[in-house]
Amino acid sequence: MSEIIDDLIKRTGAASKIFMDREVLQPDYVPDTLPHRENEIKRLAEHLIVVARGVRPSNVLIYGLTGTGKTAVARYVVRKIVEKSASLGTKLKDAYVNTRKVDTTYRVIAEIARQLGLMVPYTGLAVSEVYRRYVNALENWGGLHVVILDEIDYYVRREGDDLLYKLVRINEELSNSKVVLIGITNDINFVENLDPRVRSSLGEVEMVFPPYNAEQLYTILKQRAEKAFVPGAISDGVISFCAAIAAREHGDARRALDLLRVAGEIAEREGAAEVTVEHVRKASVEIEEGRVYQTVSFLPLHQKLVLKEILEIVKKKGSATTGEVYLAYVNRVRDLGYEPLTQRRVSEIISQLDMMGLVLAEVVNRGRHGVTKVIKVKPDIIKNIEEALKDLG
DNA sequence: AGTCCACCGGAAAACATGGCAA
DNA sequence: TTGCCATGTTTTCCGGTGGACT
Repeated sequence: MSEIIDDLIKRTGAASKIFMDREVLQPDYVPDTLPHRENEIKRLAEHLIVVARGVRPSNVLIYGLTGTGKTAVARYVVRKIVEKSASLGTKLKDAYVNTRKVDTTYRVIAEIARQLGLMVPYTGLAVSEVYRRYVNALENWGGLHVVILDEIDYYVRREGDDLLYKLVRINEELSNSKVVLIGITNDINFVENLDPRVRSSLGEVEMVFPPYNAEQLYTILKQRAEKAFVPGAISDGVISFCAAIAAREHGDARRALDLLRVAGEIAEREGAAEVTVEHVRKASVEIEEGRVYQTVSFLPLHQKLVLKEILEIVKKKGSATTGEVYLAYVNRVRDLGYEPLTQRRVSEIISQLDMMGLVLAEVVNRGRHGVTKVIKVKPDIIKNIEEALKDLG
């Protein structure tokens, strides 16, 4: 059964005039070398290598915007050191948690414990119970646990810093084992809201990852493109065009790679022999449209209804306010025979739609006429949203 | 100078759902 | 089964806002 599929993949892959190995451009692909991050790798490795002498390294906090290689570097270095640990004669394990995907206290601690090899139920236990089990498991095992917490700014904003506080001080409870934390954050200001004790402990060692510039992005893309594309299927000019677009958007390497991959896919679909600048332009649009369509179609019913009313009003008047939207929404929902949500909730939904980038909501004070959100929609995505909203009738 | 609008947005709590342990 | 727990959504309550208007 699976042979059939494997074979199919191989044959369509082989038939491609564009791609040699598309995997190389996938977001989760970790390359063997990370260009322009040699210094960071070296520094982190030097810092962590003291585990060879059985010493616990201090915690590390890594800053940098998205797509600057923070996660890749951290995982790379930790993986290498864990691989080496056997020959170093140390007990070493690692855990990686993206606290944006795993976004509650319970799930974070459960995930850390799970990666140590502990079975933890998905729910049903108290957080403190899971924590206790984790501590016990650590003590029984008696090694050093390197825990990478990715995107912790996101987590702390949602859940506060209680868990971090516990983790930072966990070593005081441990006699037999140790824990090292590596925190990764996109937001440089986030430490300021942290409990001072957490801040000083977590930030004992700090590393900053600057964004890539166009030139560096170019080498990164070039390196991947050589593996990913059939020779001659993409020119240096096209690669540097991708790099330039991504550099304009805060030097995000992930975006640059996406762009390159989608451009390749478009070229392939069109049966072209080569990826062109035009394909890259199309890719840029397609990525954006896909994002909008996806987010809208997965929205729950009431979110969709609110969005629909916003669209109606904006099309008529150019902008809308919370009050107008709510009124229209209530009428619509009543017609459909449902119970409307409260205005408080709808206000929140509008804020969420804003955060998702579907609408632009700005809080405006109109003096005598009170405070409200003035809601607009970017004209170029209106059609897109309507398309995704079709099923509402 | 003071009023007052029309909402904002934080906090707490209710409610629903799903799961563990004993 | 019973009781406790996590999680996500929504409601209830309510203090707060800041500039147009009187």
